[in-house]
Amino acid sequence: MIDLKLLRDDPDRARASQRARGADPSLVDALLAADDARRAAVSRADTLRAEQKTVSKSVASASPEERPAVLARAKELSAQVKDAEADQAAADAALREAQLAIANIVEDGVPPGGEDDFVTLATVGTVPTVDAPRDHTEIGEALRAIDTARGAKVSGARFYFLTGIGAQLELALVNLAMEQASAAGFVPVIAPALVKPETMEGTGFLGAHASEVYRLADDDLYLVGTSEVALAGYHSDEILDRDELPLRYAGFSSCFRREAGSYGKDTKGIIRVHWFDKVEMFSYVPAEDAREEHQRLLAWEREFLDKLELAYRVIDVAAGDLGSSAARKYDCEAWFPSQGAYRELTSTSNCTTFQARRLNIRTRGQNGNEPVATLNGTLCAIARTIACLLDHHQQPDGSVYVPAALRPWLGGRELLTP
RNA sequence: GGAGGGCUCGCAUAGUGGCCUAGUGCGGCGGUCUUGAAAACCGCUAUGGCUGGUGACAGUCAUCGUGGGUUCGAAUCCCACGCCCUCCGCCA
Repeated sequence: MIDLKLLRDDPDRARASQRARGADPSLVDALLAADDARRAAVSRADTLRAEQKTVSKSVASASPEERPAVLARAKELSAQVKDAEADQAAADAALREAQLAIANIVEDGVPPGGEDDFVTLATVGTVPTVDAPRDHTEIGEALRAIDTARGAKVSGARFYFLTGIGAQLELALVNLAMEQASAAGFVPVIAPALVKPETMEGTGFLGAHASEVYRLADDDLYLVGTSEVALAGYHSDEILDRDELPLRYAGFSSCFRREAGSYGKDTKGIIRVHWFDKVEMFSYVPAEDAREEHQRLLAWEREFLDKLELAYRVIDVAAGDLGSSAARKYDCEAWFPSQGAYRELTSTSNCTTFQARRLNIRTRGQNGNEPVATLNGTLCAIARTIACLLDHHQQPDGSVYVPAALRPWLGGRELLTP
């Protein structure tokens, strides 16, 4: 939800931002008009309510002679108030709709364009040269670490079992991620994977991404696509002490995605699946600190990838490819030898106050209570990371090199062999 | 799944149709007194919208779990839902 004051102060910037995303800039004007209409409706209803209050009070003290007249006037006002309140409710709903239709204002410096127009900010590590590389599915099967055939038998396409060393790899990654997060001051959290509609809507996942989300119709609950949802909802409708900011949480949960629009993409293996586990970083900071926090989240993501000894690049995602809550997004993409390509492993978004407005998360500022900024960043999306580790660290003899940082959780093993 | 009880200002509680412009206690903040502290006493004490003001602020409307309804008037009466607690059943 966008800051209306900001919008009024600089509607041109908001229009430009919409254009950069490839969205309709006239939504800005529609929103301003809806806001004006609402103000008018509210003020009309307020005036009528005040008058009704006065008249109603005088009913009890009216003399028997004047009573019928006062009562008649009160009834008349009562009807008018009802009308005015209906108008107000309609205006409120229209404003909300206009607000939900508009995406966050893009941060200055975000590259223009669409999916292919990202800017590479950094390239890290040496891309491994592998002759006739095998993909992670093949390696995972040989190691008896990944079982996609039985995943399909039991649950369907895009499901998998992690077995043996595969299961151990997941636990090792979770431990490594949580250890790093705790050391950096994050509060470790095991978060629910099922949330109420309000929570899902507040985090902005029922807009453009609605078809990506699993819904349990019988119980009116949603399966989260990321623990960001639960971590953002965690402090909804709260006023946070300025002194306790920044609040940083590292959430572990299963994530569920319908992958509705991705037929044919990454159908093999566990790069794109309906369910995976993930450790996610989530920060609540004062609005003015959001940009700096975003850089910190990116740095923590890079630290983790460095520990895994992966070659990767950092990209600045273009405006047209941003989620509606994000003002800016950086992705870290690691090298997959079997694909000869960088693939997204982590992603961090600065949602500024956009998400906090919807979820009503504030802190006491100089001008009263003001929304905080929320930011999220992947620390480790397990399935895809395992896929990358197997692919990236494969050896000519069919074994897989284990990065030093993971060894303490894998019994000191330096190589995984079939 | 069944049966009960509850949801009021940060916390605890009062409040069965107009005197509620929601009282009281605790906590918190400020002050008086004191060498300092405690105690005592005095004052303040939420959120959102709208209007006015550069501003501290002032005025006004709304908010007693949520949404409807009855009524001139609802914390209070009626209906539905949500959440919490207790007990029973089932269960990792």
